[in-house]
Amino acid sequence: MSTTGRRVGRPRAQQRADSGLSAREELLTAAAELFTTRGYAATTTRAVAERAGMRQATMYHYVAGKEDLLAELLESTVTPSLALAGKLLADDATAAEDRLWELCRSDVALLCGGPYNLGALYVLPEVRAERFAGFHRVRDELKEAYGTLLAATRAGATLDEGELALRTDLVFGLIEGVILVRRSGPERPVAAFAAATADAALRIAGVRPD
Amino acid sequence: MSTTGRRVGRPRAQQRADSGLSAREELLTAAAELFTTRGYAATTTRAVAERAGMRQATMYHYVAGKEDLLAELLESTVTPSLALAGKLLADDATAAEDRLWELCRSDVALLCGGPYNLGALYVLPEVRAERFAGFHRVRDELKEAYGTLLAATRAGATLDEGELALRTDLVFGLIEGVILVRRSGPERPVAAFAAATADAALRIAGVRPD
DNA sequence: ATTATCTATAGATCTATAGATAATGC
DNA sequence: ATTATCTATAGATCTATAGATAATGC
Repeated sequence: MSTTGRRVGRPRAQQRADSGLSAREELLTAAAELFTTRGYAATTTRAVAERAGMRQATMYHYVAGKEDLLAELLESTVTPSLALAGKLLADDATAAEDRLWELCRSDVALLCGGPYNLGALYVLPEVRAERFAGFHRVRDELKEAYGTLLAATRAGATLDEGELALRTDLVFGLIEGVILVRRSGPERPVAAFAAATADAALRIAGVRPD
Repeated sequence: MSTTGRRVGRPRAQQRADSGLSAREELLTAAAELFTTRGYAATTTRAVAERAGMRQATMYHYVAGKEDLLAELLESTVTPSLALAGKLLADDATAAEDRLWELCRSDVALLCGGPYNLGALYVLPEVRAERFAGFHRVRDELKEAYGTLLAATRAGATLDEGELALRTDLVFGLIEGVILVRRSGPERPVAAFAAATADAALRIAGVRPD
């Protein structure tokens, strides 16, 4: 129990209020902030550990290194979207247009709603390494869900394969691009922005009659 | 003259065919490749210099350091777009819709047509530093040109300020996002892709009657 | 006894400077 | 004499491990 300050093990050099998070979660939070604001490679293990309230060497008790943290952060941003995509794909009572719209909206809301711009981590060149194959797998699955929903729309059913792939790329590009570019205007309410982006996505897809 | 192999100064340790580029240009090319494939912070001065055909220390004869190279690369991607934007803004013989389309198209073509994905450098967290204010200035100017052209369209003239800013963000987000996401599909012909993206941009902007 | 943390540090970098060297130019 | 390069290296990191220490648990 972490209710009292009494915990097993040597006390930390720098005491501070119990955040309620586990040490690993504190490390992930610190890494999210530092990776997105200072850059991944520019962030040292010391910086992460110290921001999480422990000494540099202690970090290795919880994670194998910086890459570990990045991999977990990346996957954690896609997993909720993917779960929603699964639900939407199964829901055949709702029009495909509406399901695609909802997927776009919630993707933007999720990534723009968080305290850090984790979407910016997607485009790190480092992320291409084999080490992050797990992330790429789930992200490709998510993109496939976009494609499947697009194909299931009334207009989508009339498109050939190449045209479908192109529109999927454009829609996906808009969603991720908007997440990246959003830094420029964080003053707009997230909910309205997410809905507007979903509208735009359907217009791009050429899938809405209006 | 660099026509013969005879050049002033101590010969390089590793001789190789004259690329026709100046030493500084060779460094920029090397940096472009390494920054976009391995990441900025992960690229060492040694890696850049060696790929440009010289020893690490020699690099300092031409540039002050890595930041110098990044700053120049960044600005060099925006400058041609900005020049075109200037021309388009002045051209009042052409409909604003067509000028906006052309700006979108050529932006995508320029960035996707190059050998490296320089657009990916835009979102480096490092780029937020004061050091790169020059880049941010020209990029903001470019975005403003998008806004001005959008406002000059028939549909744009009816929008209030907030709605105009939103649509500008969406269009700009699409263009930059597509450039970033494009890595996934570099097999598509650039020209067609650029035109399709420009079409999508006008649909997003809600500016085309179709 | 177990655990979470600490301090200390070896080994491996990486950057940027100092000073030497090997060409051409005059 | 001028120039472009080289080699060598000081100083400043940064990562990851070894081993000590200070809590609680039994």
